[in-house]
Amino acid sequence: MATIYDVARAAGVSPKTVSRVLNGDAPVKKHTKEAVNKAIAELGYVPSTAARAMRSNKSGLVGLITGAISLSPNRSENSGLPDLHIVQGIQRAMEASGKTLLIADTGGQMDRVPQLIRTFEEHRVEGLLYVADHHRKVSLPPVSPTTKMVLANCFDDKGTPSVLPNDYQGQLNLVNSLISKGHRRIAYLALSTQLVATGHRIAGYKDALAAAKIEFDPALMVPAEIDISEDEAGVQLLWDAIDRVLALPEPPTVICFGNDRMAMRAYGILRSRGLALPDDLSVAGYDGHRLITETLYPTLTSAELPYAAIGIRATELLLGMINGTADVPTTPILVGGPVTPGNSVKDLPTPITKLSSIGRTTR
Amino acid sequence: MATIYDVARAAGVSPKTVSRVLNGDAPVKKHTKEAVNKAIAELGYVPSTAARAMRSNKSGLVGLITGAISLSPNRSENSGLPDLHIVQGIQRAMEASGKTLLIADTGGQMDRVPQLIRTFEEHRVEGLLYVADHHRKVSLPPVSPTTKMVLANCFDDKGTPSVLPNDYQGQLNLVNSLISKGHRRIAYLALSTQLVATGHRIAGYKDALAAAKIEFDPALMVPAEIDISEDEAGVQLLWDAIDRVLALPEPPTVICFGNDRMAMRAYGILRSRGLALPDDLSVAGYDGHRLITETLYPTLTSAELPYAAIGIRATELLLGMINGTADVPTTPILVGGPVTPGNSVKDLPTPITKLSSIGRTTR
DNA sequence: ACACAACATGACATCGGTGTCATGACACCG
DNA sequence: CGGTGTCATGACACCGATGTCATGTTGTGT
Repeated sequence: MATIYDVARAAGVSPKTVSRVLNGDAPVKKHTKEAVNKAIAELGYVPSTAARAMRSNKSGLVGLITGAISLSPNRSENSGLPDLHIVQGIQRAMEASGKTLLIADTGGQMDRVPQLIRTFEEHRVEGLLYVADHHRKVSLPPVSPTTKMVLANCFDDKGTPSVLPNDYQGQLNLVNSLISKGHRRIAYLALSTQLVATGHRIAGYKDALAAAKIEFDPALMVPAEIDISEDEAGVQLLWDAIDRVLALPEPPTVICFGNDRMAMRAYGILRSRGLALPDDLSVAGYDGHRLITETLYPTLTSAELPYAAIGIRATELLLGMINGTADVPTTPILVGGPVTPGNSVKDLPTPITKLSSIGRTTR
Repeated sequence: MATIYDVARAAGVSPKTVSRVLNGDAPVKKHTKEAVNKAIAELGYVPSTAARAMRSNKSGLVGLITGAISLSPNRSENSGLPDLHIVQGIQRAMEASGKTLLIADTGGQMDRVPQLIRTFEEHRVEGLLYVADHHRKVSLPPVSPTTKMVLANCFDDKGTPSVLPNDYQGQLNLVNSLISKGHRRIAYLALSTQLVATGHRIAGYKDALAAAKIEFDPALMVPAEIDISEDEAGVQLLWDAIDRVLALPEPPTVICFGNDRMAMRAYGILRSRGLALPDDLSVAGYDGHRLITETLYPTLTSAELPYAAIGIRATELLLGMINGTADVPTTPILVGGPVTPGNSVKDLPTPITKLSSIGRTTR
């Protein structure tokens, strides 16, 4: 591989002059510049970031730790939609900065994280991003206190800056949109209460009802005791929960599910019960998992997890911290997302209800 | 950040001795070694890969170019399942090698590839992997001829080493498994004939029939003229195609779809036609897209695209090329995948047929 | 006790860029 | 015409790790 010395020799100038042409940080005579550029082209010279980094003590690298790549497409847990969207947002935001993103995947094993951080430190990354697969609390091994770090989709108790989805607002908007379509008996088959998101979403659900003066009916809200899993037992639980709410004296006109996968599975269950969607019953999901919402028939109404936006926001924050233009936030940054309307929610004739515009959410 | 000189001073030895302790490439007295390790721990010293790379002229980096991260989760085309699995396989295989993977995402814009390659060259990557979103022919910009490169899920006409899914074998195995369940009227709603994979798969379909002495019926094979898209028109085409084969005098007992998404959509269509799956009609997909195959009700039988295996194979090949232990293959390496059995295919009573074991495929 | 090998360690140069300072060539001004 | 400033360029050191070679130290056989 050609070096700056080779170029200098070929162009008949000093290496320093070549450096000046490359970086444009000092005036170079037009004639000289052309000779240098010609030599560069002929030799196919490409400057070495390693040498540059060593001299300047700046790597131009940002590290990203995630499990999104190894887990996303085929994980069987009930976690949200591909956190890969977060990575995607990060990539996009990083691109513009001129820095290079170094991605490390945990492969699902948290115990590999220290090793990955070590590798990043060897590469002298200027900042570190950690992306979790769902809204959760994490506890990361200590990193050099001088290393900037931002958590995306997670938070810790050490006050590390973090960016989170606004689950409260998401469920609130979703329920509002159902109410605006005339629904008043709204069931909610939530995710496990052990998930951080569930608490916020239930609060959003209740507040939306309260704002519309609809009394909260405990029988309509079924939080899953355990995460709904792939296996028969999980399906059975879902089946039972659906049966229970449908058997109520005053059954719901719509069921909100804790995520799109539950809703997707419910499609099959409801149909095998002889119910037509959305004519006999409306359905809504959560996550805005496009593969599901767009491909299901009918398309599924869902609250979108703003994962790309979280990635972008986290990156902007980190880059700001790196060049000192952003001050470190002391509380998590919350990012809201829109409701993705589908055909799974029926427009109910509103009998007497006034045509109030109860916070219907659109893009 | 502490340097090797800081460590040397703290331990009262020369930098070179610290280096020896770090790399274990020469004997160091036990007492000295302990002093050095103590200094390293106290200073939190981490060696700089930049400096190391410069001296040794080896970066320890491998570059990966893909669109998997930006496109996978929400793309609306009919391409296969997440090529992300390939990336995943690459990660896993790379891990063991001690090299660091530098991932660059095209964001779907091929014109960004030269820029990405440039960045990789600046980092002096030792090898380059290119991952395509589906089995296809590509034409990449020229890279330095000394740079090793392997194509995954794609090939070019310059003889660049490549690793591809064995579409012929996949469809053949799938159809064989249907035949072994007693099916003899097997419809095939294929993908666009413009896709490389389609040709191979149709050949596999036909050969499987021929091997079982089932006459090929052109009316049962419907290649999509255009890629089935998300929109209404695409759904309409699928609807029509299904109607056409079901209206045949001798209708199929099973329909193979070109991919799992088509099959997923067909679930809704068939049910709205009043057909029960799999009792009235069996269905099979292609891709082994777990999110779909495992979550649909009933679970979907599908031919698995061996994407992880392709990633692993491509990585092994590249690593072999880098350290000169592997010779460059002149023809594409084909990787086969298993059939993922689901509940969407009914076991037909076999009337007179002999209990031959016609290549039934399992894991 | 002596010669010589094996061992342990250090001095120094080197990798490829770039910051600092010096130097030579002009141009401009009084 | 000499002094001073600007411009264009080069010489040299340095970033951090490591290969090469030299040097000092200890052990071993006779």
